[in-house]
Amino acid sequence: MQQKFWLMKSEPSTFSIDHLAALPHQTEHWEGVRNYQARNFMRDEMKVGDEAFFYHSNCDTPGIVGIVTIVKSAYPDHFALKKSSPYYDPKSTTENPRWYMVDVKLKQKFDTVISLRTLKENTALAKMPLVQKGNRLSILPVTANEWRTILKMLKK
DNA sequence: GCCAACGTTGGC
DNA sequence: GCCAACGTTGGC
Repeated sequence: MQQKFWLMKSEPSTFSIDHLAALPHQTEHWEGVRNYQARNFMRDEMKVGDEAFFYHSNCDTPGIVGIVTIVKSAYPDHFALKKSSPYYDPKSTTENPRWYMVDVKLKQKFDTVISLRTLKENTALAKMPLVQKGNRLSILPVTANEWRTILKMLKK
């Protein structure tokens, strides 16, 4: 099975890489994806062993802060069934779950953020939807080339 | 806090 | 099935 690469966004005020790092097994379910395209990526294409950049959005310095490994492939997001959850969706049912989540485990937390600004300056990454205007998808595929390019930016 | 871009909803 | 209205995302 070919390993794939991803980018997963989270608002650090809700769930940051430090939250993940503080957990006993540094493993957590990635709940709350409520966008069909993002869900489809998770449900249909994400496999155990895939790796993803952890991205902080909607914060002072938006950017990539580390790497997680997918340790469990998609299963129903039960937060959608829980009325008290901010992720509750009355249209999702146990028999017919509308939303899915995966489990991620922290692989590496970067010493510094690779900021969105820096990513935008790298012409090799110009095709990434992330750096393009108006992109709002919270789960994005990353090509192997883009993955390598971004990792190289760490060493500078 | 502002607002552009986008996705979803619902009336018709 | 169209599309206006609305809600959300997320950079700045």
